[in-house]
Amino acid sequence: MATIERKLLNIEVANEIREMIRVGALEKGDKINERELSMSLGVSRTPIREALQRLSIEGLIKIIPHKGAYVSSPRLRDIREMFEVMSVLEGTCARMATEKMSDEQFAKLEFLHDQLEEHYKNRDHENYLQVNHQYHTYVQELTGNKILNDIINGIRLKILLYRSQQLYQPRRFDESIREHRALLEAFRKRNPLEAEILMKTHLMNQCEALVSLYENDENEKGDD
Amino acid sequence: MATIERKLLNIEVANEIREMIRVGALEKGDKINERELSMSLGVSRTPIREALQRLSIEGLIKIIPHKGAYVSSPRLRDIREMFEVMSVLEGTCARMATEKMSDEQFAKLEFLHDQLEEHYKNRDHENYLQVNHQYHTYVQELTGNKILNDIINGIRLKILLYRSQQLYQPRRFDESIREHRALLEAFRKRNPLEAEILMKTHLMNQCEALVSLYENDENEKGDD
DNA sequence: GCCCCGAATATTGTATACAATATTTTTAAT
DNA sequence: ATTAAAAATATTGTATACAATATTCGGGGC
Repeated sequence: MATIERKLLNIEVANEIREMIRVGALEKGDKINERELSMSLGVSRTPIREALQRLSIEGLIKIIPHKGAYVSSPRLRDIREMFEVMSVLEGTCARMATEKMSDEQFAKLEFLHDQLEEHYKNRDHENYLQVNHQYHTYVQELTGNKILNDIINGIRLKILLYRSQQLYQPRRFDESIREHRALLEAFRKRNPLEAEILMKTHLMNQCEALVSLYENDENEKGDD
Repeated sequence: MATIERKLLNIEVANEIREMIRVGALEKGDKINERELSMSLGVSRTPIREALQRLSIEGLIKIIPHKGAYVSSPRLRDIREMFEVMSVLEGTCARMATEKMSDEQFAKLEFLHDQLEEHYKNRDHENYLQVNHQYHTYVQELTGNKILNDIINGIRLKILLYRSQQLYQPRRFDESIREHRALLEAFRKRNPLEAEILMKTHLMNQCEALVSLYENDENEKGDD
């Protein structure tokens, strides 16, 4: 864990727990045992407890007094609610970014979009998602509103943690690139309202796709 | 601190620190000394450190590794950014609430509004603010989106902590009740878009009023 | 008086010990 | 065999001790 910038153990532990949730080593509803984690990470319980306090405010875990910490267990409804908020916030980002977009900034978006198109053409879903993420965060940055960025990034982290890799859905892939094409045109035209509506729709469509995966998951569990 | 439901010390300490920020015992930029706080609250440093971790994720304080915890120091820009996000989110609440509002729910809003009018007539600013708060949180509840509520409540807490009592500004008082009247009519007509726009404007006007207080504060400090 | 350096002190970060609470196991009664 | 109660054990919450880092203080040089 030694790097040029030495991070506090409690921060490292928080990152480690996040990663365990992300890769599925910890699943929804799992209990986090301080003693076991202390032994497996090779640190005392103190930084672990501090990390858990942080993660509980972030919403990734829930601490029940005297009983311990549990990985949060979002219901479908929570996912929908998160996306509902995200669609509004990212729609706002698209509008604000459009209102103040320079030619250089548009060129950067167009460049990112071209990468999306390339990955789409090659059916390279994984890299598409990566550039998609860069695209969205770049639009966020263009707003210049740090509070807005922090809130969106916080919600996005929660959503991603419960589905680290979005399974490949061919139909959603096709829709996504179409939505991005329309969005790029709204940016090109510097039409804020259109950009906002298209971005909102893009997010809500993404929500429906993700929710359908969860519904399939829950059906599969029922069969076990 | 003994109540029917015994809260953990770290939760109590976090509440205590929030209150100290709220009443001005801790001011922007102040350093929080663990040892001193430990002695004044009569608890060990452990729950204090855990409380500080929570408060740092909430954004109320900032922890600098190896140097300690400091009360966050929002600049005017931060306040503006918070209100910008709040206006979008509360505007969304107004729209969503309008889209699904029952007659009973409207009657409750009208009742709260009548109280606002009463306090306005009596120039009772303090109670006006209290009912104003109830009005806004009721609109939030009507959305049925818990995530949205949590985010708004978190931002609101941060805003309120840095100005626990909004100083009486006669002009803003007059504007506020006018904005509320218009908002009530939009709710009555069940016009979601109008409700959204009016709520957004209401919040941005509140932002301008609050910012002007801060600017006056900073000017006064300059004279000292 | 100012600056620099080293020592002393204070504070923060982590480990360990103890106390409080919950859970599991064992024992006793029916 | 089942159930309830008691005992043992495990885990969480807090206090205390120790280690690491930062800050302050004192002394010397210019």
